[in-house]
Amino acid sequence: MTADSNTTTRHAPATEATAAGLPALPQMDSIIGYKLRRAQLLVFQDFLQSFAKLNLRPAEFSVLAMIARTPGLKQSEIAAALGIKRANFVALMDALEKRGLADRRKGDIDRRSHALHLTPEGTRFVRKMMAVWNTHENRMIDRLGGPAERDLLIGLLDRLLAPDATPDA
Amino acid sequence: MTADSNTTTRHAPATEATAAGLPALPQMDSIIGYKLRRAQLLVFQDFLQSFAKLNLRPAEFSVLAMIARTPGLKQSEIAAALGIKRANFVALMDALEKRGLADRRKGDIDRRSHALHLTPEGTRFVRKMMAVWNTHENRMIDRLGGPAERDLLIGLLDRLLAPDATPDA
DNA sequence: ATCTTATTGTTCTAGGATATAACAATTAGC
DNA sequence: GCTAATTGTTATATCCTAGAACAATAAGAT
Repeated sequence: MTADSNTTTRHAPATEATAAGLPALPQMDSIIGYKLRRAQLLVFQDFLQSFAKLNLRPAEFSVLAMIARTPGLKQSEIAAALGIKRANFVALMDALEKRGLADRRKGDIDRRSHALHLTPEGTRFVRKMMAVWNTHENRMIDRLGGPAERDLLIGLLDRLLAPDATPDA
Repeated sequence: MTADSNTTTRHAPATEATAAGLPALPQMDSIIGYKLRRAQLLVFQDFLQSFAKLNLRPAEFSVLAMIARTPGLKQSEIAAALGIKRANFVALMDALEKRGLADRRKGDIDRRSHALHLTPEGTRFVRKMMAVWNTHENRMIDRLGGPAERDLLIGLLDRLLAPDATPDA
């Protein structure tokens, strides 16, 4: 079950040079970046389906979750924490504000910054959002095998991200 | 701030309600999809830098690698194997053909399909490509801690992808 | 204080990746 | 032979990401 049962066809002799003298071609299935991309797309796909009713995308989810957890942060702080360029954050925040879920409040000390907060409706929304997210996340954890495997995966991904982690945002 | 098992699963009150009565907000850092996305972006970033000289993007790499490993496959087969819609595959293949790295040959049995092959120059290119890729992949493996951790990670990602894996393509 | 530099939010723009619909050529089923 | 399905293709729309530039504001140096 967990061996070499790959989808990727199986013509070629595998080990031998396929084209003229090509050494050891890697199987796409064993490439870190490729697997990461496929897995991420799958998880996001599940996320999008789960949140179709609430009409919420991953980026919006992450922003709401951050504001709920730490209200009052500046736009640039949240953007940086999430790895989103502040230029791209604007439209995102505009949408959340237009939906009445969050709002920007002019900073009193630094009047060019905007402190982000949930509206009362936003708070109610986040409650529903978290319920949906829980079933989504649990589905992913189930696929992995359980919480232990989840922790293991997170740990491995953290290693990848550790060194220079945030490429600035 | 190292290990620490997170509480993202079902139960777990974790912290106090942040906003008005919000239960257990998850830390973005413990969310599978979020971590996957960040890690994938980091790996792709490294990939793009590594391949800046060769002017090659991940998707093109994967196509060349597949053609090199299994020449003669149809366009739609390679596209499906890589999770690329055949509509989006056209421009990709156009570019590779324009660069003289691969070509389409009309199938003799089924004349609407195109069998994909590397050109001689494509074969030479793939050789250089694999050299670059090796140092890139080794850098990622080093970050993870070693080949054992790489295998572990791949295994965990395979679990995620296992069930319905290919969302069709 | 003033002059210069940096930060914050913003707009505009451009590239890439992904998704769907439709179409011509070809093949397969009946 | 007629109808339905497949293959490659074009066209299109959306989202995500990235970079440059700008006004308002703040911070630092003189």
